[in-house]
Amino acid sequence: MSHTVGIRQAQKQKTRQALLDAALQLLEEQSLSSLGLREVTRAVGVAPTAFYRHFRDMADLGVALVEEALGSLHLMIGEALHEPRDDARIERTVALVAELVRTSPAHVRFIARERHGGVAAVRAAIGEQLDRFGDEVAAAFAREAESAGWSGEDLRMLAGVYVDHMVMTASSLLEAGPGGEERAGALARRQLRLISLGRRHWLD
Amino acid sequence: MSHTVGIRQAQKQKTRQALLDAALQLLEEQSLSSLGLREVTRAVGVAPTAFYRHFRDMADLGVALVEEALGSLHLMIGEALHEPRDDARIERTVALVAELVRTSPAHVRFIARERHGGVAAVRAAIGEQLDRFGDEVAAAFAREAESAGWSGEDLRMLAGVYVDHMVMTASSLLEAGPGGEERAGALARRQLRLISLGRRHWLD
DNA sequence: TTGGCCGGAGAACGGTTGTTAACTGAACGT
DNA sequence: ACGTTCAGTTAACAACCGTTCTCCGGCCAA
Repeated sequence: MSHTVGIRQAQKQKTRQALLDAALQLLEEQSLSSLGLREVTRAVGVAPTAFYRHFRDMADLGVALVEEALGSLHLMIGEALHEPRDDARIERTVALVAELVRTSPAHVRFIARERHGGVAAVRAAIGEQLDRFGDEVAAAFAREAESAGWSGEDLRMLAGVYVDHMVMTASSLLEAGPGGEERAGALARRQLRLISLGRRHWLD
Repeated sequence: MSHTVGIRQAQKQKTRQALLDAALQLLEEQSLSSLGLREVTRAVGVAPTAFYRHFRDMADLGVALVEEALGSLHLMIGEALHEPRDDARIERTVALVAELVRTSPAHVRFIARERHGGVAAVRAAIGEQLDRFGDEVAAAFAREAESAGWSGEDLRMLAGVYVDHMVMTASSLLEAGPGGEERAGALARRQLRLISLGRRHWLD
């Protein structure tokens, strides 16, 4: 493969990652459309012009951040939904989101903030990823016995509700901050129970 | 009252409103934290320093926009929920949101964008308004016969789901653009039906 | 070992930003 | 009628922005 691991490439990836990390940190207190190129390079400790060696502009860096935040999540989500019992699945789903918020809060904040943010390319990238999540969740649901008789459209709707709820839960867990997590988690579990009840009686 | 309607005050309110309008329009393609003071005054046609006669800074203007967008909505929302039959209430709720998006899309976009945006004061103002909506919806639900046996916490949870869903619906109606509104509206109605089903079987 | 490649540095550019101060003139209270 | 208030103007400030061009020096393939 073109997986060259020369000293050259390694150093380049290193500063590229440093740029992404610095941007992510700076984005905790502002939004992407106000983040300056010089601001990021200054935080890393490189010349402003070095930025262009890695990204065309800030929108480009934003899209890369979307991939970094959401790209590696597709495996975990299907796994959590594999749980057969309703309450256990709810528990695992909320736990998954909670751990995500705990381990990488800045990524979560970035997604929540830029999902409807001012940079079109980033909005589109996030929407695309969330759509993929929706499709995968719908596929997971389709494999369950409880989904017998459901139309594809209804299944996709339900999956969308789940995905939207996960994003919302992540955001509220973030806002809750330390101490309020348990309360926010309990609320999210109750909401998921409500949705599960609706699902169970959908075909009545 | 201190409701002075002199020529002086009238002109001041006029340019203040012009600033708000210009800002709202500029915010369709960027977010508040990147909107410049000079940018707004230039669009209105006044000197940059005139801005300070009306707002302390951009965050201040943002909070005023929140009030303008959400302040006059409290009446309408209770009215829509007054509908007794489930499907009729769903219909009215979605219709209310759809009309709101049709008549003032820029306000809706602003709220969706800045709800998790980069300006703390504006985030707080939006959160406060949405909390008020939640309380009012919960109070409306509490008056219904179907809510017998519900705990206050559960009712507030349900109300929160409704409010969050309305915001989400507004946002997706906006993204759908002309032509896709009917599809987005149908999806929103289905989602509300799911929630209503969950509500009906909550105490089973 | 040589010669090209290329990530990064440096300097400079035109333009924009928020904020300050002093000033103007029309609406205002008396 | 007269002095005051005050929304808006003008001018200037230092700081910052994105982008271009030129140059340096270490990696790398031959």
